[in-house]
Amino acid sequence: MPKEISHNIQDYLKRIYEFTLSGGRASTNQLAKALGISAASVTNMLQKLSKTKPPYVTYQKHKGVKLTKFGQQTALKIIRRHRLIEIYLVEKLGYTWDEVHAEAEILEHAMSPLLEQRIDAALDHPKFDPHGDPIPDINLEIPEIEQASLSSLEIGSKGRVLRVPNEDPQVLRYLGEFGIRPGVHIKLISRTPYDQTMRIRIIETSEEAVVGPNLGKNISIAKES
Amino acid sequence: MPKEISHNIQDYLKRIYEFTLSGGRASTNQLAKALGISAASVTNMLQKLSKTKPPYVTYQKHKGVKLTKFGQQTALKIIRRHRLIEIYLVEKLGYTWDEVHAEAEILEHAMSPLLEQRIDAALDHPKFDPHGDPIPDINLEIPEIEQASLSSLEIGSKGRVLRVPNEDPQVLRYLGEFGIRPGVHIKLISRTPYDQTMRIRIIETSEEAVVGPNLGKNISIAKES
DNA sequence: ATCATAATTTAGTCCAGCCTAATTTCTATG
DNA sequence: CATAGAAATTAGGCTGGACTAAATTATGAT
Repeated sequence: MPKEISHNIQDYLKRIYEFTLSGGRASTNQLAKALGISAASVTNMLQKLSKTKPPYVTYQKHKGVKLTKFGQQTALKIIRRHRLIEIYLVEKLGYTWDEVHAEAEILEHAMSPLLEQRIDAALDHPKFDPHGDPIPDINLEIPEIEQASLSSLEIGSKGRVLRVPNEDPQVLRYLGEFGIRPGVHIKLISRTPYDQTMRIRIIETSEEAVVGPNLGKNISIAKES
Repeated sequence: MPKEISHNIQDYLKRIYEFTLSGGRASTNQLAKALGISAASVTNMLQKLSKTKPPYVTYQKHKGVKLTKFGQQTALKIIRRHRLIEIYLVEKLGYTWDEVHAEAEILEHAMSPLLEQRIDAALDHPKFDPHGDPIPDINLEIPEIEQASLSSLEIGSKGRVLRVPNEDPQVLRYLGEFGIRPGVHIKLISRTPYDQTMRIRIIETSEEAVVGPNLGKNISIAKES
């Protein structure tokens, strides 16, 4: 009985999806912060989302929510659109890497199935967005990749950057300056013993960059020989 | 004090603009029909729109509304976006002429100034949309053209189609079949004396088409030698 | 285990925009 | 110029989705 899935609900589902990607549940506070609204409003909505037929989430008092299969499919539809838009803006309209997220956040809610299909075709059915995030295909299947964090790399070994944190323009610009972006190949040169700061070389440009342990944990890579 | 101009209000303003293009006022009923909502709701909103600071419309009981200068500028911004999107979809994403209107209706509300600018540039700052409607430029100035209706053409004389009614897909497809679209050149061959049905030749294709007086009145042309 | 603090939920409001029903005003025709 | 019917308005309500304040439950440090 989900009549017309509202713009708002789409945002909730997308956030919940992101927060539960690595298992676990999404908490009320987490969502409130991410959506910029009060925790009370979130509680309210979560209860509503757990009572639709079929329900979007399973809700347990004081324990947050998880997406149902149905909720997950719904979230993936939106995420697919989001990521297609991001790629499109970069490839076809000259956006820079750090400009696309906010724009896609809005456009994703205004995209018809036809437009989605046309954009997907115009991009030749891409599998990853400019952040390196996978794009669910038309059947909402997600291409899988063996991921590791930059922090887990051993000294002297190499990897290809898969994704970087994509929410904070500050961080994006910082990484951009050093050329650390999805697709580039890197090599870990050293790690300081005390605070775990890493020095890495970007292979394509031969430049070097310094990455702290927190940021390093949030940069995903595929290990390479 | 117009905080964030809502999606809904944008639609009202756009309709009012369209209905008052040739002078006069937009009536409550007219708007209700166009927006698919009740007349009471429209009255309500019109009163609201006339009380903002600055007001979007001037409202007189039982006499409908007119846009203020401010309301007009606001409407033109949206219309600019709408028409840019239409062109873009046709030129860059392979949409057909009759598919774009509904799509643009939604996307126009999700377009950032940056995206507007990028699309405008990608299209090389077009002056007319696929329907032949003029596109306000970045300063909201509208390119002017001497328009006449197809019905006003004299027998044997020629014109270039400027615009056709753009709301009804049925009509669009009908016209499309005969190749009657903005940009094509036509010549009026004959007009039946009794019911004013016109027979016209499309110069580009040498095809002939028949147009009734009602439709003829709603097809704009630029007269040509 | 206790208790302060953090997280969550409940209760009660508010606002935008829509609705229907009832009423009022306008207008065109006899 | 009276009046029926059309158009518009008023009154009262509803729903979605937000809010604040107050109450409750969880949690982590002593």
